[in-house]
Amino acid sequence: MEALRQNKTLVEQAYDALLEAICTGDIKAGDRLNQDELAERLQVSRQPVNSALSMLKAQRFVQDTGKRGVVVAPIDQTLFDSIYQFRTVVEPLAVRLATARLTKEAISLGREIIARGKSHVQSGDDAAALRADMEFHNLIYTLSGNLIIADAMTLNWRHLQRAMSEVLSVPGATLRVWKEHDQIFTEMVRGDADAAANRMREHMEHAVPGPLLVGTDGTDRQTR
Amino acid sequence: MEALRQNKTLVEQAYDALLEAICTGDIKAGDRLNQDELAERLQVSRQPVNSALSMLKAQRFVQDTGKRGVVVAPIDQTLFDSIYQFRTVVEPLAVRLATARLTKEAISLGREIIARGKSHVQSGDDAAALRADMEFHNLIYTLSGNLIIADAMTLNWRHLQRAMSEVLSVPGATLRVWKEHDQIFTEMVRGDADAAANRMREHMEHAVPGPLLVGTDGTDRQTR
DNA sequence: GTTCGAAATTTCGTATACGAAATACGAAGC
DNA sequence: GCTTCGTATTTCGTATACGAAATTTCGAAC
Repeated sequence: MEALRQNKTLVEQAYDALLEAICTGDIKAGDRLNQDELAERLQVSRQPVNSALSMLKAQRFVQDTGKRGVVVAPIDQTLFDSIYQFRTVVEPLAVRLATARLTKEAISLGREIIARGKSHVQSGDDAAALRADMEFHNLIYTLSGNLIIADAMTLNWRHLQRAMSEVLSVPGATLRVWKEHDQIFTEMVRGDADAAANRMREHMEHAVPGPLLVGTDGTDRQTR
Repeated sequence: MEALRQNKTLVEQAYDALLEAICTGDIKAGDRLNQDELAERLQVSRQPVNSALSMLKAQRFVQDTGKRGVVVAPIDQTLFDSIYQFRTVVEPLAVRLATARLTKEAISLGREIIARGKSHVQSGDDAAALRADMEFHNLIYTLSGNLIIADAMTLNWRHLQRAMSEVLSVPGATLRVWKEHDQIFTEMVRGDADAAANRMREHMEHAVPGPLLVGTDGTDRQTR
């Protein structure tokens, strides 16, 4: 018999709560974050809130205003583009690595997620479809065994989630996306890492979104 | 006219100081970090130290021991491998993006770094050669205009720096490395993004290091 | 009515204080 | 002498306290 230690610290809990509130749009871009108010709301002192804000700042979820306090970072087309450029190469790598490490349990889980995703699209539940989308990609990151990919992409999905909650476009909610997931996974199960990675590359090329916001010009679009 | 605000907070200063100490090997893997002692050493209270440690924990530089306090994370072959796998795809992307955004100033700077790197290798100053290596790659990240790449790679170089300080192998200190840098940069200046990216891919394949530590088996080597 | 400036207030960064949990130490029992 | 249990000490997480800096308020001068 072992372990039991679980109790996350208040700093971690505050971090989780704030990140969740920011990503769901509960707190919106540009909103000022008052430490006293947050502490009150979370029923803790300002100290853990302050620590959590430092971490969120380092991860670009909030930013200094130059004057007093921090605000929730504005939705940034540049950051969004960066993430998609990034995924274009990282997702295929993740698939390649994951293919070699597939387990029976992972195969069942993957198939289950795909089935669930398809049904959410068909029933029109966009939010659930997006969650399943993230779950599918997350499974691949985890299977890849690459810590850097998993860490980086966990944060990136949070940024994407935030952008989507604000802009209300859900690119994951089409049947084609899930057909592509299915094809990728099938190649993985077959053990063909190259084919799976290629399918993922195509999937990423299809997924490149248009500009999020009106008024931003479309410079710096994908090189190829 | 605006700005001027610079004064980093004590949290940021503590973070910087601790990260530097960890990466240079001033504090070694496995060392226990006592908040009182660190606070004393940095001449601040425990509060900023505590915040900084939370951030370092999130970035895998330190970890919980399960009991009291945190220790400097052990050098982890898995993390090291993850970074190299990651770079294999991210560095070529960065080069591709950077090529389209080269400026006159950047070209001068790049040439200067390459000249400096070569001379450091020839004079046998490994530490300076490694710094120049990092500077060269950093220039490319910055030029790429991709925030995610720059952020992720900044942390990754810190991890690499730490591993190298501990293990005393400096793979960046050969003349071949700098010849390759030169070739990559020449293609970039010529404006041939594909060629530059290909050369970078080859550069990364050459750079894959052997196991850091005796006793770790060499599973999961590069797929191709 | 508008503008300027000083006092009052807010709010942050950081130090200090405090309680709880874990380790270290020492005495009692085998 | 070795183990075991209880107490002292350390050390962490978190709350509270305090000073400084920025903002807001409000009244006086134009």
